[in-house]
Amino acid sequence: MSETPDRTPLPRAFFDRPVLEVAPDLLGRTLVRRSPEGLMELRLTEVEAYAGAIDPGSHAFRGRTARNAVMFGPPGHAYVYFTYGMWHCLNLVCGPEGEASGVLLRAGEFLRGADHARPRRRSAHSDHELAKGPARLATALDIARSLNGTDACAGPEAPLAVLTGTPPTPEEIRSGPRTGVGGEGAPHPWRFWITDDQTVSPYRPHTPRKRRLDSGRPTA
DNA sequence: CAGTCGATTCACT
DNA sequence: GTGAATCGACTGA
Repeated sequence: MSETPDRTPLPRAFFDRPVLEVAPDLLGRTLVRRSPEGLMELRLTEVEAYAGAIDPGSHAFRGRTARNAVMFGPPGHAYVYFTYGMWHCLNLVCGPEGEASGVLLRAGEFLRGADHARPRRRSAHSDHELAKGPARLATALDIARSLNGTDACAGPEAPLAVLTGTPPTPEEIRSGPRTGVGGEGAPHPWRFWITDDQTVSPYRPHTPRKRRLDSGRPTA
């Protein structure tokens, strides 16, 4: 019954595959975050695939920009973006260089270093909520834009790395529509999670931004 | 160059 | 369940 996680780092070749293959294969892997304050390790429980230029839900859909440039680079690197004026989200670039695919890391279970995360996640009601959601995950692991472009295949001592861990059986993997993704990209069941895991975030459909109230015409 | 809104989260009713 | 927070990338003129 001993479940010793495999601490072998995933090689770049792991990420140099079709994103729909890589995404579910990341479940159960160990994300290592080495920050100045210490070491944190997370068992990945929920991810989403973004399929580059062919995917209307992807930041790369309309081509390369300053923000998404890392996605067009080699696999195995971190794509960190800033959103809603407050949050960061972490992706790992997949597929061959130039394809601009990536996997959004949406949730995980702390295996180590939760003490470092709790002060940054004061609103969490329990440790299961420390990294329950992509922006929460990034906040908990102290991940910001300074890590954009970081090579996650540079070795287990690097700021970011992914270890082999203990993947779930295929029967334990579920898939469904991506959270918060609307338009043409909405129907794709490209969100993957480990069934019955307490750290998986709730599904939420895309919510179009509420327009600021403006009658458009002053009363005559 | 101004308008729009986002791969979200939190507090509050 | 609803709405606010908050800023910068992207869009279209």
